[in-house]
Amino acid sequence: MMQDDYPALTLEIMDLVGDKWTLLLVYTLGDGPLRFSELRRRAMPISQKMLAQTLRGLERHGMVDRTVLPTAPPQVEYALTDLGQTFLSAARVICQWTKDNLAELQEARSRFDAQRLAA
Amino acid sequence: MMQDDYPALTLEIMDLVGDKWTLLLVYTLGDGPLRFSELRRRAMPISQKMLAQTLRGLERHGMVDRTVLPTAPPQVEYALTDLGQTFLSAARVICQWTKDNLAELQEARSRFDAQRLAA
DNA sequence: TCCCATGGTTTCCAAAAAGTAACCTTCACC
DNA sequence: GGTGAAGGTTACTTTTTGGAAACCATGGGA
Repeated sequence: MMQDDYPALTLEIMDLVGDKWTLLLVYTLGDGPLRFSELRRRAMPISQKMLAQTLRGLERHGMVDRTVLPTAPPQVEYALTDLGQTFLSAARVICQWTKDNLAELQEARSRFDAQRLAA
Repeated sequence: MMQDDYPALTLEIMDLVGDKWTLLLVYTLGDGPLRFSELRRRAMPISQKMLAQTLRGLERHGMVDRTVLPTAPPQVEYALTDLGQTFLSAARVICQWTKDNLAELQEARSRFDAQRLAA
């Protein structure tokens, strides 16, 4: 594995998940396919606009499938693709790291902020 | 491992690395400690302002150590802390995933964009 | 006929992020 | 006393992002 490739890949990662909602939606869809409105309820307080926009991005990258159900009124179901599933597995590693180190992160922040305030 | 905790953790992750330069700097510092100007050269085209700002953020979260060397003029060395190192290890998993799936991501994008253009 | 739900899009606005360029401080050296 | 390097900070501007609210298309049911 060539370490040299990583810096360039970070740009791709930021394009993929470097916004406010993408990661949250991927995790939410990790529980199974959801319709637009149910997804919105679970990912609150996301706005309708940002939900639509973020889902387009995920669809565009092949991480999410969009299926229109033949109901009336038509319902739309969103589901992780296989690619989306493997991404979720990888993302869980970062999430687990964050969980394991949450206390240390918060302490570091407090220490740093306190020292800034003193100066 | 409770899946339910993940959505909340995504917020913390975005606070940590949800900007344009943090991830790139962490990877660049993965090669070893670097001084401000050398770090800037390697992470180009980052501006002086964003480099300083992003390093403050990393220092604040305890991911990076800042050491002023007793030289004239004083030089400043930045290095990943132990916490930063473990974070890098976790982040590499996402990077490897991106590398492994780069072609598929790009194809998905092309397909999606072509279809939008046709409409 | 009008209303409602679903799943959006559009418009307009405010806030946040990032880029550019100028400026600053300290010390060594000439 | 002027210059230059290192490592920043500040002020100003532009770009990007996100939120609120209004609007829209479809079709079923009262």
